[in-house]
Amino acid sequence: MSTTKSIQSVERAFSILELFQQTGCAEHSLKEIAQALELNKSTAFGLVNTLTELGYLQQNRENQKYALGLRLLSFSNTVKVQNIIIRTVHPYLEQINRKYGETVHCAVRQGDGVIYIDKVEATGSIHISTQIGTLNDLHCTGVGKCILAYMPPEDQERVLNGPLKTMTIHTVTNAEQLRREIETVRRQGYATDSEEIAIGLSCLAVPVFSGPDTVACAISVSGMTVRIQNARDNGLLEDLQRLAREISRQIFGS
Amino acid sequence: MSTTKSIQSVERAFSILELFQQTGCAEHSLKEIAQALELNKSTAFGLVNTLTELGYLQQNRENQKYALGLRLLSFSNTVKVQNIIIRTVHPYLEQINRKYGETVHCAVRQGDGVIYIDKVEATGSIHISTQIGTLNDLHCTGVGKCILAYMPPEDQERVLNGPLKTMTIHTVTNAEQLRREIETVRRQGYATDSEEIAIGLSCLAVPVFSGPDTVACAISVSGMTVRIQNARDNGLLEDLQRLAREISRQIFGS
DNA sequence: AAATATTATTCTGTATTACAGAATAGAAAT
DNA sequence: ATTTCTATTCTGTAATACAGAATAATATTT
Repeated sequence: MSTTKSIQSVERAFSILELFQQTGCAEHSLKEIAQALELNKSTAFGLVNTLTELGYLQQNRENQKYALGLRLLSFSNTVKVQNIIIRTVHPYLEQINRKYGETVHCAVRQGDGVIYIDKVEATGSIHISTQIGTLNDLHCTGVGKCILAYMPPEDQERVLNGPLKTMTIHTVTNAEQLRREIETVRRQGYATDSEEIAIGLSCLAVPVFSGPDTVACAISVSGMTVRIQNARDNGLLEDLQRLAREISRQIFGS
Repeated sequence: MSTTKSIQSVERAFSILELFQQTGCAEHSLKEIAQALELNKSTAFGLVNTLTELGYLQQNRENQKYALGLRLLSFSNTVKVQNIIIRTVHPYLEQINRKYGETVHCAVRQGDGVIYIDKVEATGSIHISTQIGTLNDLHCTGVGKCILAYMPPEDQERVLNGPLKTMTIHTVTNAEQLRREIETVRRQGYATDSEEIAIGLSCLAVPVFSGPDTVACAISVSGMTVRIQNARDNGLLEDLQRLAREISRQIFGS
């Protein structure tokens, strides 16, 4: 929307921080940072130095490399406290997790993707490595389909006609097929992900409405395909739908 | 240390984000932001706009006000995954929490303060509202005293002679008295906080060493004074000290 | 142990950019 | 309908962030 020019040094500062997420590597030398972002070494130094002084990066005395600073932790704390959706939804996620023992997520729309904003992980040994706060695709996740199904038509079309990344052989990458599936989601009031993001992994998701045809967030339960099927046999869908109505009422009072 | 000049717009951008933590208010108008940081409105707009486009702020369509963006959540996730101390210490915190039912913290030094980097909260109803990632004082917390006790002498003196904020009537605000207490901490191998930060609240903390006389982090258990006393009667101190040695060995191999 | 390579950090002039102030648009209140 | 807010956009300029060169500090090789 806003056509105003972004402030270069701020963009660059954050892209340095984001670099640590992308690479998964905990430490980077100044040189690596400069190369990865195609910055002049001294330019990179200025940014890195500023971030270090602010506590958002820290330098390892041993090898001089930089790592993410612990002060970044403060933000997630504040975000969680201040975000009414996270505050309200969390106990419900725990409730579902207690009953079915699977991983439960809450996600919201961010641009043309979803961000998982909260989770309660399965007690079992199998890990689903979702990253809270990172952007995920709409077309191959249960929560994504819930959100996509109620997006404004023009946004929806842009996503449908945009690139639909193939994650597994079950990923729906055809616009027409996805359009039909989204209609089904609207009709049924829930979305599924049947091994579309990873083989063996399925998920069941419901939208939480803030008003007619407007989705505030989506809640999903994911786990091994057979276990999700079991959970559905034991009333998971009904529980999720009841929950979604309850949350809706609690936050948006309708 | 570094005398290099920080990049102004990066500093300002972060001070905008930090504003939301200080005030505790979830939403701020552009005007409020500009006033709070004494920035020209259009300067503030440029920064706010950049942060919004990056997803670190979000604008409420209704009232045009700004709030922290959910993308900030992604950092704490990465920090936790990448930080070896948090990864290693967390299960031990849970272990202590299970045994004694009190709130357990892990903190590290940051400049002349401490940052709580992880916690497991008491199961009971009483909340100790520690903010993960935020800077706290050294002189009035158990973890702080553990860290202060093993700081390089010049740093220690700077803190001792600096302002020592009064939190309760029990807070040690006299440099000489604090110096003596710190000696005791070194001799005994643990630190206490007896209602020095809040009336009714006590804490027991131990340092985790990364080498001789070098503290990597500190671990504390806090709760209502009588309950902490009970826990000590049941072996809390010994458990903490064993834990600290164990963690030390596991991370720093000695 | 000396020499070389590599990397972080400082210095400096300048082109660029972020800034402040004024102007505009848009909403809310009167 | 008028006024009073506040958020945005526009624009010239002063200030800043930038790039490149120089230096310091470390590691590596000979």
